[in-house]
Amino acid sequence: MADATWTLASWNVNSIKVRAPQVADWLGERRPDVLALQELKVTEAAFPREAFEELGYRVLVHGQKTWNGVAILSRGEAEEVRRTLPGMEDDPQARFLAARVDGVLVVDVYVPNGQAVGTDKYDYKLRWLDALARWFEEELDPAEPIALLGDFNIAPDERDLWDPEAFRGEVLFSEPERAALRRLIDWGLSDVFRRFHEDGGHYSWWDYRQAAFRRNMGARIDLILVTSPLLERALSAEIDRAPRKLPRPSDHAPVLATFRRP
DNA sequence: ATGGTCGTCTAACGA
Repeated sequence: MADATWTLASWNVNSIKVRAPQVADWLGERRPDVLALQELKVTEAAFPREAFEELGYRVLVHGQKTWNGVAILSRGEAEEVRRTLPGMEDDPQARFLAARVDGVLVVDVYVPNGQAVGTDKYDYKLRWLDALARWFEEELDPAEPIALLGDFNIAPDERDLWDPEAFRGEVLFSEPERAALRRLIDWGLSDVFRRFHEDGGHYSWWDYRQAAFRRNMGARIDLILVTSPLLERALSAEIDRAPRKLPRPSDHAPVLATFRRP
């Protein structure tokens, strides 16, 4: 059936082995055209692809054992574009997957968490973000329909954190990370959620500890960034908190954006 | 109170 709308979604599932039934249920309910997954924590061979293929989704996986891992599920045909960032081909961490779906370049990212400012992991996060921005600047065109989505592990501004003063200068909200995100925005990407919602208090991640979800102590770090050909077609954006309320949830909620069909 | 909770594997470590 030729739907008039086209929906992109992103979800950090924190283990696809644990979360596959929840993801399959959610796909059956919401039927996004594309779902970008992060934190699979499985190899490509161990990815439970049948659960999603039965629902009519094609499956592209860039996985690894134990950590990281990203996948793109799509109702339409997906042509893999690349699975490593230029300049980071030797990086063993599976955090990147780009594919063309329905004429849109879909770039799924699991940006390094960074642990804490000043650590080796933080330096790796900044290097990884620099390589990502450089790829966009040197090889891509903001006049093309491109969606960069996933877990950025960066809160764009004060509205995106439950306690911005506690996080100022810390990982998720330090100035170099925010500058790296602004560099992508300045290249020609827009945060679709902010096209439709201007107020704070909308989060996509809540720590498992301290009853953080119940108290809405969270951060909006899962983003859908799009170039202007897609932004002009945007109809709505949403964070779906329902799966976060289920037993054994991921610590992240899925985020969605709907467009007139490209 | 410098913790708490998950998921990886079954001891710490990453988030």
